[in-house]
Amino acid sequence: MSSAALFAGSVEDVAVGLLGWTLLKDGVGGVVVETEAYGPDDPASHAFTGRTPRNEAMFGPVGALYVYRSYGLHWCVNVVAEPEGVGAAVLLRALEPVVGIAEMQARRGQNDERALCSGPGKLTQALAITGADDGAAIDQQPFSLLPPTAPVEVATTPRIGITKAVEVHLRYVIKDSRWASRGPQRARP
DNA sequence: TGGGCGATTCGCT
DNA sequence: GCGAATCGCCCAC
Repeated sequence: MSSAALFAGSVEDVAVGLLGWTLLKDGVGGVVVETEAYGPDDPASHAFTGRTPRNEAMFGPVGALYVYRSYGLHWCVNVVAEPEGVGAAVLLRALEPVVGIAEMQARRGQNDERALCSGPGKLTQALAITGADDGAAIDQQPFSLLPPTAPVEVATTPRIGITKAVEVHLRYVIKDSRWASRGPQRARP
């Protein structure tokens, strides 16, 4: 699959389709194993209440990154997944560390490979993604996106950490991946 | 113009 | 398992 084909579908298609791709920044990164979809009419989406300076990048072209600060101290990265102006994106929640593991360990201050990229705030720290990357294209320097080498099996679950629209299954994980941020079947109470 | 809150993580109990 | 850290944005006064 080409990256053009990857981004051709709906935001949910893109969230599923991104699983198995390898994301690198400056040659450091790994395989996407966990995503969440945030659609245009989704009360849990940052774009739901309209266009603001913070979420401006969410309305950019397909494949652009939307980076925002979470809880005042972590960065979270999304990929815009609907045409310009729509306002829909896929949150990257976890990677399997593959390339530049020593670099990621140094940035994370943490040697346990399971703890390097198993969460949205962790993977941005491991790849050194910050607000400075807001609006950047996922397939242009310093970023690169490489297609999967093998088909992946996908499991769906409710999204994590949100308070609205908690019931819909818009979180996607590679089945039985040991690199996801939580157990694949875990549901919110 | 100010207070509340969030797509989280980590350390301590 | 729980609570603190920490700050930009947004909506209600």
